[in-house]
Amino acid sequence: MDVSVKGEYALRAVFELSRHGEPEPIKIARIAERQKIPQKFLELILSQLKQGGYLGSRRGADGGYFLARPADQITVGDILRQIDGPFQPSRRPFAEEPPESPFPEMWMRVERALSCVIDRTTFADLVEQWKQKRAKRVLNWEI
Amino acid sequence: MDVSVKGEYALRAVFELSRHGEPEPIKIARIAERQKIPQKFLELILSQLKQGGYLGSRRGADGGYFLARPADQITVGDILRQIDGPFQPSRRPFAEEPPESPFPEMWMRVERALSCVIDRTTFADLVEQWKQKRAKRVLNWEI
DNA sequence: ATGAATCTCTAGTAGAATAGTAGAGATTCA
DNA sequence: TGAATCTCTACTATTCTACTAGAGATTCAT
Repeated sequence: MDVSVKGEYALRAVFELSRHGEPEPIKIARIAERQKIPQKFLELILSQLKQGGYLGSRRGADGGYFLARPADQITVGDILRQIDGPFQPSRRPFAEEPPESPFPEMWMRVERALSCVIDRTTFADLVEQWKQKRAKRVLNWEI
Repeated sequence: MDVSVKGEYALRAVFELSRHGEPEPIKIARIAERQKIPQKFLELILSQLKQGGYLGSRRGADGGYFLARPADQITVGDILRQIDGPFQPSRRPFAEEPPESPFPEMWMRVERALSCVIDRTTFADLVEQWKQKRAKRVLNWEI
């Protein structure tokens, strides 16, 4: 019942790209620095997110990564599933699940509950929350 | 985002004890056989659940394990947390989480959603569901 | 008191997964 | 052309997972 470090890195990277907003790409090195992610590891992660169709990239000077679609059309669930795979009660198939076992149904309820959060939270939402929090902090700061 | 095989074994074992109901203990060997769990592995699991105060045991002939409290006072969440530890977004502490990061709040929402299922589902509920399913199957079978 | 049945405790272990690192290659653009 | 960047393949140390082994401690019938 946890999320991998790789998954968290991926979320932070996409958040960084979403926060930026502009269509110009951001360099891996910059994302790595701002989110404290080992650069070579981040390269693998971003490449995987590009495979999934969530990011685009350009090489060369002034190259970098950018969102492949608007931040309000990418969810936390999209990214987590692309990196860590789908939620599964257990990887090994249980040989003979008796047909009246109550567990499959319970796992479905768990999956739905999880989905209600991760598949409804977009990166636009996260950026919005981040902006509001920051505004509130600055306000308190100035009083 | 998954549950360990060990966690599933633990749930099945407690379900087996709950289904039995009676206060007489059930032998590890019997649980292992009925739920297809490697016996030596199950020994470790049951011992861990006893440490957590969920099960009791007796040695010797006619020994075995039994629920330490009624099945309606043990939840799926109790067992999963005892075996797999608490839900955590990631085990490694992120060095410097900026105070306006939107992630901690999101993880709390995930945790609450999860809790709504696993901390509200008792083993009495699971046994109830199992009984209903079985009744329905027998009904269809007899028509 | 004995002994068979059972739980209990410590230790080990093969294989997979995690969290990276290394380095050469392919593009892009000034 | 060449410098900056992404891209691709391969490797690796460490930890975790899912077990197994075996001796020891209790319990209870006899």
